[in-house]
Amino acid sequence: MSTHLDKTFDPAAIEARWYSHWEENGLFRPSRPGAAPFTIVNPPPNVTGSLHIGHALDNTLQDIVVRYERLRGKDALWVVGTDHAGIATQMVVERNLATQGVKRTDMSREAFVDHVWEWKEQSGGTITGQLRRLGCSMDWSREQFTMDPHFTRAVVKVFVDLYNQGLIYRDKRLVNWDPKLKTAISDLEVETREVQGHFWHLKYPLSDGSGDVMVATTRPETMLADMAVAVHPSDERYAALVARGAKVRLPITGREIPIVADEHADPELGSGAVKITPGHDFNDFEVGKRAGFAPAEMLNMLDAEARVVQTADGLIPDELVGLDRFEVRKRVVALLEDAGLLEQVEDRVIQTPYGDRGGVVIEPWLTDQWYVDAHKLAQAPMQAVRDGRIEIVPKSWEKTFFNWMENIQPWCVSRQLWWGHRIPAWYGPDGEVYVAETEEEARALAGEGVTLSRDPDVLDTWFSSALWPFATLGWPDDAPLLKKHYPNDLLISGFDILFFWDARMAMQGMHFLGEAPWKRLYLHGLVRAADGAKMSKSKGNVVDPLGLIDQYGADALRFFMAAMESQGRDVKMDESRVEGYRNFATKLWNAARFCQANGIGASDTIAAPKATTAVNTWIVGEVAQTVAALDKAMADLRFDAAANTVYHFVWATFCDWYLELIKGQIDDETKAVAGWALDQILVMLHPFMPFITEELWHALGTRPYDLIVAQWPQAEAQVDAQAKAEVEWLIALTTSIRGAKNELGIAPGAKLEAFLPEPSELARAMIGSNAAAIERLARLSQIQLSSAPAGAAMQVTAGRDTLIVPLEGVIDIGAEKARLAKAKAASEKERDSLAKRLDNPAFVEKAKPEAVEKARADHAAHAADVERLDAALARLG
RNA sequence: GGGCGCGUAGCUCAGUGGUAGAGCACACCCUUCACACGGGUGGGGUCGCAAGUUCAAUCCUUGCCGCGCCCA
Repeated sequence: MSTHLDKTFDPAAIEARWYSHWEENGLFRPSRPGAAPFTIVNPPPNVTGSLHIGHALDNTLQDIVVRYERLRGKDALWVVGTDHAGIATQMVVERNLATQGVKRTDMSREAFVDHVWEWKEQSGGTITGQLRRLGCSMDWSREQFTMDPHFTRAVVKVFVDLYNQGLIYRDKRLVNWDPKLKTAISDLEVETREVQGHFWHLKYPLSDGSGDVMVATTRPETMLADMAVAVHPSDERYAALVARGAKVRLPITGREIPIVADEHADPELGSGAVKITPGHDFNDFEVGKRAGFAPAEMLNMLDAEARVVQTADGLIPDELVGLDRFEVRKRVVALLEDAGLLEQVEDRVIQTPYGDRGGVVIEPWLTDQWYVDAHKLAQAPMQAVRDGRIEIVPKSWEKTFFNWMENIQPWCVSRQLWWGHRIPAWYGPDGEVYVAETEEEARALAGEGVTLSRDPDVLDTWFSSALWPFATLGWPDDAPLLKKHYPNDLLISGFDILFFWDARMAMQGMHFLGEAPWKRLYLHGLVRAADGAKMSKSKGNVVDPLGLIDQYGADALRFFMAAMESQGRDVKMDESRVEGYRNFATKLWNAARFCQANGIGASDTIAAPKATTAVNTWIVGEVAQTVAALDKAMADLRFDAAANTVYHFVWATFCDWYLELIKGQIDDETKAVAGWALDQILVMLHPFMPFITEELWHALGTRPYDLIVAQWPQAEAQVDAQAKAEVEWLIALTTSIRGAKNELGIAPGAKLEAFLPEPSELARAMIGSNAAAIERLARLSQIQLSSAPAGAAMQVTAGRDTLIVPLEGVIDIGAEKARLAKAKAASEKERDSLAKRLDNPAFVEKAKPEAVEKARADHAAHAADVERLDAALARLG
């Protein structure tokens, strides 16, 4: 039963229909118990997010691979789900509440978390709906969420196990504190920006009044918590001061602090002396520890919102307490200036840390937090990459991966948030910590009668998403799904989350499952705006993928993403290309219409039908070559090569030549072959353009199954060299005649007669059996195998044959002469260049024999062309 | 400062140690019975610059220039 096809392809009309058909019929994961598994997990997008162009790229690539493997008969599982995205989601909900004049802290923790769940219920389906519009064939029946109960169980188990193994610990040290969000964040969540700032040179008086020490700082306000001045041990300018134990009397606070020798001080920088604030600077923290200050003794002068608090020694003047960090900076500078202690102020570009979520300057702050011993966990993944158990594609990312893993720092995983996985740790009244999967177990650990309070903090979101490749499959239970689909086959992610997510999955996967989470890790780049700039809401240059789908169709957008995805390069947005691929879809659509109108329909065989004519035999071979090239590209994860291979075959081979060649002579054999070839096209193109191909698949006939679960073509069909040569001869002849006509100003439609006095065997074969095609395409009414009559004529070539087309009275002989002279000059140039190379003894001796052979053959061919053209010119007089 | 990547036709990008490719754009022609979201033909590149290796370099090596990203 074939369906009527409209003249123009309308993507919107078919997309929704096919998607729900696939989903409702369980075709994203057909039951294939005996089949080899193929597994991908999607990078879970933020549950309350919406689809951006980066998601479109990432998910298109995954869908292409999954659909490909499904067509190849695998038990393909694409795990899908969303991430609770702690900070991001909490921020959104807080912002929503703020519009109603409500603050999070106005309500209980439970009430707030209820609000977040409500928000999740309400907006959590946005992005999953958008992934459906893109055509992604995920297993929605098993949709996951990182806060699902079974996921939480996995998170808790991992935390407890790592704690018991000594790989998670609590520590008091400086963290990156976000004063806006009032939480610690990990070092990865800090981005360094260059901002215009100042370098203040301060005069610190010596306690004994014998002089001053000059120090310089970009953060003068921290002098309120200075605990030392450091100089380099080998700096002779200060050797005497250090030796006699000289001290400094700090301005403003009057605190007396030591001068210590420490390698950290750079003698070349400023005066060589540097102020040390162990409680508010990462370098100073280390210097402070070396100078003998325990973290607990280190002075703190800021609260969670980065306002001044009194230090433990009570020396900060009351007027400064409570001021914001930037306000107190001004006040401190003013006070120092008034006291004549501000020596100099330089302008300087300062590397300043900002929180990637909150967007405010990060404050190094001394707190108790939970840390993962990332260094230990990083060893197994590094080994796996080294010995190839994990293959990183493209390979160039390996270096970055190793560089980060080798220098990995303890990972701060506690967050002072309300939304997330609560840390499974309980404290007794004395501060003793009990880590356990449940409160009952903690109580058991603590013993009778101990009052416990649970740690209020939650875990970093990435701590849970690190478990995605196995917790989604049922871990820690011994689930059959886990057995079959872990390790996953492939992970596709943007390189921007290599450290955040990929590396951490590798660490947790190897630690808890003993095997790498995936065999291959494919990293793609960013989608950039047309001018190459990074897309961002603030710049207003964001391209909405759904808008592109509305305009050009999901298939066109997907094809664009695939065609532009070459390894190791960002994708620059180019709407004209998306449009081009929409046109491509229409081209295929119309080719199918043509077939339908000519009795060409669904093939009833998977193997190529019997072909006897050159044209049919040829197209079978072309299909086989295309499948082979496509398989190779997919094996290499060369999405661009894969897309271009199909594109070229469909448009340039099938539409431009095959369909043109069969027009007017569509017999039963041709119907069978054409129908088969079109079917192969639909299957090969399906991973890239699922909607239009499924539509056409059904429009062309009654099918035993949907295209999404059809069978991938076998590349075993033979390429018949004779047929290929014959058809290529015909193509060459046609092109040659069209070009000559165009240059001589002869109407393209004019039918001419040609003479071929000395036909090659190929020519004989083609002319004998393809007169209709020759007449139709080359527009030659006849080819006489005899000498041409004398007179004006144009001369064209096909392979080794030279045809003479008499044009007495029709053409300008001068123009034909010019055309031939131009061709001759080109051939001469090539001939001479090759002759020169062949005359070089070094080339003949040292070059590869094939290269020499090819040069000889080419030289002979060009020399023959020159002779032929000479003869033609002579004939014209 | 360290690392990575990029610089090929007007634009967006492939590519190869042995005569440079695609899409779009451009020019000319074509309302040929699938398709003007089409068909045909064509113009256009010292493959960033310089040196080296090689019989041969756009491709390998080094340096330089320009652009981008990551890390410190």
